[in-house]
Amino acid sequence: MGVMSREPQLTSRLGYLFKHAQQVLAEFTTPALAPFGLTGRDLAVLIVLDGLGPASQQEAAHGLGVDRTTMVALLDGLEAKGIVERRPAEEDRRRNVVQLTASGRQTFAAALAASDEAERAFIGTVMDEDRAAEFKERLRALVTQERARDQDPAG
Amino acid sequence: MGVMSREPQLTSRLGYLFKHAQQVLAEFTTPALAPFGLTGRDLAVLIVLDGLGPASQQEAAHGLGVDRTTMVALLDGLEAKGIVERRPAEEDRRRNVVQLTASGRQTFAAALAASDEAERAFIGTVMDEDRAAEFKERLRALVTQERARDQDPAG
DNA sequence: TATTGTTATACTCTATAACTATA
DNA sequence: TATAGTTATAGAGTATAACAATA
Repeated sequence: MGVMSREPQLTSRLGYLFKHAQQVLAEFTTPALAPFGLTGRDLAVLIVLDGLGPASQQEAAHGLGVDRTTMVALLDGLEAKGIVERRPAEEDRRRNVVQLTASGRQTFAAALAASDEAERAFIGTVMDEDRAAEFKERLRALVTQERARDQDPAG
Repeated sequence: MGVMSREPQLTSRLGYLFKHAQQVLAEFTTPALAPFGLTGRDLAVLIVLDGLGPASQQEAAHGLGVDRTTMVALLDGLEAKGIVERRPAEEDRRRNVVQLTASGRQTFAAALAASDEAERAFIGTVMDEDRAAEFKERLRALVTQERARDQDPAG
């Protein structure tokens, strides 16, 4: 549904703004990822796996911040697409070692670049690069509830 | 679940940041609204109703940006708490006129104030008021995909 | 006994389709 | 016929509980 004639008191509240920022961002990233057969959730899983290297499903789930039961279906989909592979860990056969396949790494790199470009398109028409960096830093600080470190030239 | 040791590549992406900004904000607003028996969703409905004045359920649904079938249960809850009332519209008995009750208006005012204070607590330890206003303006601009009008002294 | 992956189940949120009463 | 509210149903997304294999 569009955003026409929403109540102004509502549209100025932080909860509304965060929710709809997510939705509008998705309007940029979803079509950018579609050619790779990936969703934003898929890409998040791949970012986690790429950061971890070979890992168990439990570790992947923790890295993404979801339950291990939720990770099962996410990996089922990525495995069916040939992007990740699972095999029993030799030293503990209860575990699966999960990692990107060779072609999965290529798909991931291209999809990540496309998603980055979509994020830049989302933010680029609204503010310049300095302000975008400042905005993102303040957003990061809000999520961690740390004090924002704006204007730090040594990043 | 907490946020411990999430993958850094993931936690710097906009999608992740918006999602978790919502979650952390909710950690402030949810307990602030609980004494009034209201959720953030309830408060959003009340903000819409307050802005519209007496309105049909369809108009309320449109103002909130949900389907009319979704509005039914939201109003069921608020009506059971005595915060809103529904009555058939005299000039068209297919419609319900929905409005806040007298005590509902008091609850709403107090809950809105509590939610506002929770938002200030969420943002206040992270940045000063000027930066918070700047941040909110950029967030608003991202949602509407307009150019941000920062530093405009005439608001 | 405890842990990993899996499955079954349930819960939340939301939408579409169908029903009712009115118009 | 069309519309407002309602109900039934379904889908996405997630979690908890229970199960099989392994430790």
